[in-house]
Amino acid sequence: MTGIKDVARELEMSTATVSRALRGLPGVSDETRQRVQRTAKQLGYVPSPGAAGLASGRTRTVAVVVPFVTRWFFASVVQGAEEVLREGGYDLLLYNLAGSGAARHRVFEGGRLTKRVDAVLVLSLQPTDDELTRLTALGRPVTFVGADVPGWSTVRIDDEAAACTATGHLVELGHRRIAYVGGPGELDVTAPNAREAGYRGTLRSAGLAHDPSLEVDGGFTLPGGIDAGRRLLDRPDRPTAIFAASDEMAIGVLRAARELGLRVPHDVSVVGIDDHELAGFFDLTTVAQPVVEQGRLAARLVLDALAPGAAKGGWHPAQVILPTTLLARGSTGPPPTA
Amino acid sequence: MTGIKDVARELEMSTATVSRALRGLPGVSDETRQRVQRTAKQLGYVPSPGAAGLASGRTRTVAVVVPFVTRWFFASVVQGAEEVLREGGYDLLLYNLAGSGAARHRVFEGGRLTKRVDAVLVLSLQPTDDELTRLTALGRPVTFVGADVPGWSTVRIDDEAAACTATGHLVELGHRRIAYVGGPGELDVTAPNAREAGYRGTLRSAGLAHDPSLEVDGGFTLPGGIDAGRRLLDRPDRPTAIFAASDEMAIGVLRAARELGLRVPHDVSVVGIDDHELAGFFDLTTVAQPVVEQGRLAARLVLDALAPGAAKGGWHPAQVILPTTLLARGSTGPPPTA
DNA sequence: CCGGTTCGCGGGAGCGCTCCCACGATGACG
DNA sequence: CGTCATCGTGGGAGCGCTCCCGCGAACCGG
Repeated sequence: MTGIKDVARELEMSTATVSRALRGLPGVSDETRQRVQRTAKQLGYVPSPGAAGLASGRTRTVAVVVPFVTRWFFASVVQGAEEVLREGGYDLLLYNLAGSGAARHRVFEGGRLTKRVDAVLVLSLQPTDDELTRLTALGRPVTFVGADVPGWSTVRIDDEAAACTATGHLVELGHRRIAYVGGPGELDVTAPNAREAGYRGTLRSAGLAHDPSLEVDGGFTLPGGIDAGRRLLDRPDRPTAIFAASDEMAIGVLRAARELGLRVPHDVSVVGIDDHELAGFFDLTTVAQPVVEQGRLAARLVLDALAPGAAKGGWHPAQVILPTTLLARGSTGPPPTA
Repeated sequence: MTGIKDVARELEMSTATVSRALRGLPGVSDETRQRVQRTAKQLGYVPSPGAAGLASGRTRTVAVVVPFVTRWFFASVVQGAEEVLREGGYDLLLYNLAGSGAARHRVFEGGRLTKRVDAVLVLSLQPTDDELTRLTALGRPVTFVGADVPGWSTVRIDDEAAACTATGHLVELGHRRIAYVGGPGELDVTAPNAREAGYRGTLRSAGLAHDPSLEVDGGFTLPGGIDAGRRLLDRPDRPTAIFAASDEMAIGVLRAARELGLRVPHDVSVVGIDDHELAGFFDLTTVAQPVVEQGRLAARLVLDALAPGAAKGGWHPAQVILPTTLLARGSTGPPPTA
């Protein structure tokens, strides 16, 4: 296995120069640099990230902690992050929390990340105090996606505002009995609370009564949405509109409506959040959020923080809030004129 | 940052013993081992994988190369692999090929993986000769998922057989004009060819005419499936049944059928492959394959190959072919009795 | 009682880089 | 013409581990 030393010997120069030349550092004449690059390629030299990491303290690797890789939303964020990280010469270490319940604990605990990565991306998790302590102890840039963590770098949408947009859309259409499908979901993810708050706030400011029985748990999954939809729609005083806190649940609600022979939007309107890849397919009205872009941005944020000079150059955590847009499709309309 | 040396000094023993004790190697008395473990934890010692890798040549990291993380199938395989790898103490380095077209080339080229990972998992890609050469040059265990690569470890289903099952199901129901929605898809993925072969073979052995105009490209995506469905169903001599080589495309076909006012399965039957998480939702008949399990198995395979003693202990590549099952749901039935 | 194992442990040489410091050569400047 | 930056380069000490080898003590059988 040819190393930097072999290249140096071949060229009769020091390993220091070879290292500098190969990494594009200043202090090397153009001619030398080119000779080094040529010989390195010729000898089939491949740098050893492990050794470089040992010596420099930088691993050129970023950890991405994700609740459920299999969910479209998270997978898309990961895709965006991977894109930017690889572009920037960083590797992406994936930590999936689904499956074993202890996984979440294990990732943050015991400093498993400590000497392994230069930065961490945490997706949609509301970190516990303990986790924040450990992340602080890491002493490395951390960016949260889809969570509001004061004092830390975050990339997200305004979940409450998005919920307001969705609910407001229904209010404007004339609905007065609007149900909410949300729920905590499995891991402690951030969005639910904010979206619920947006829903309630909008009802209040519209002067509509808040009926707790119209708030049901959909577990943020499609089957959960079906269940929730059935419960809400299979009752005499059923709502005329349903706001589901995620498109997956909204699609479930659509399904439930169809099962019960209700026409959408004639009998019941449904709106979601996300603009899931299938939302258009189901003609679902939704509040779209940029997904891949959040991953890209978050990656860019940690890359900036990692850039030479960021530490001294007065780098500080950034809060990026991306805009959302109402996509009014066919699943919403005025309430039935009973 | 406390290292192994600090632990050794604290206990007044050699770093060698500490290392052995911490890694569970033999040659350490139980008492010593316990003392070491206690002190290590107490000092907050965290091992440095980089240093360990440098010294041992093993990085305890596995690369997973995936065409599109955002696709349910691949995300699920990744999930399965992650589970097993983490369990085995390995990290998972994710390489997503979607997005930039050069990504695929870049991963295998230039030995980027060479000193970075102990093993590689390649999902659903049909490797080129060049890629195989490079993977061989790696000198590390490689396992392919969803591809048939003679001489290498593979975990997959029998795609041709699965296609036969699907097509055969339609034949048995009495269909005689059966269309196929497939196509190469974006990256050079394995499954398409085998599934097409299964479709054709079944037609042939059933003595049915092979009509090339009934084979259309669905690009292995949902929109592609809609398109394909429209083209097939919006013609006078439309088929009475459609076999789509993936559930995503099959769902698209269902959509196209509904658009055209055709009832499923009364007017047209549709069958897919995968048992996608939404297949049940759409009441789609499909040939189910274990997805997460393929990821788990592949991970287990490389872990076995990596296990101490595997190299000398006569380890050799394994071909695992997992069974598929026909899930006859509501999207298939006898042909219309025109 | 003695030679040979076995067991537990220590010493220390790397692994392949990075980075600090030093050094000579060159050019600018008063 | 001497002084002092500046530039390109070399030397070499680590980074934090692993692993080979060696050593003494305990043990065991004849």
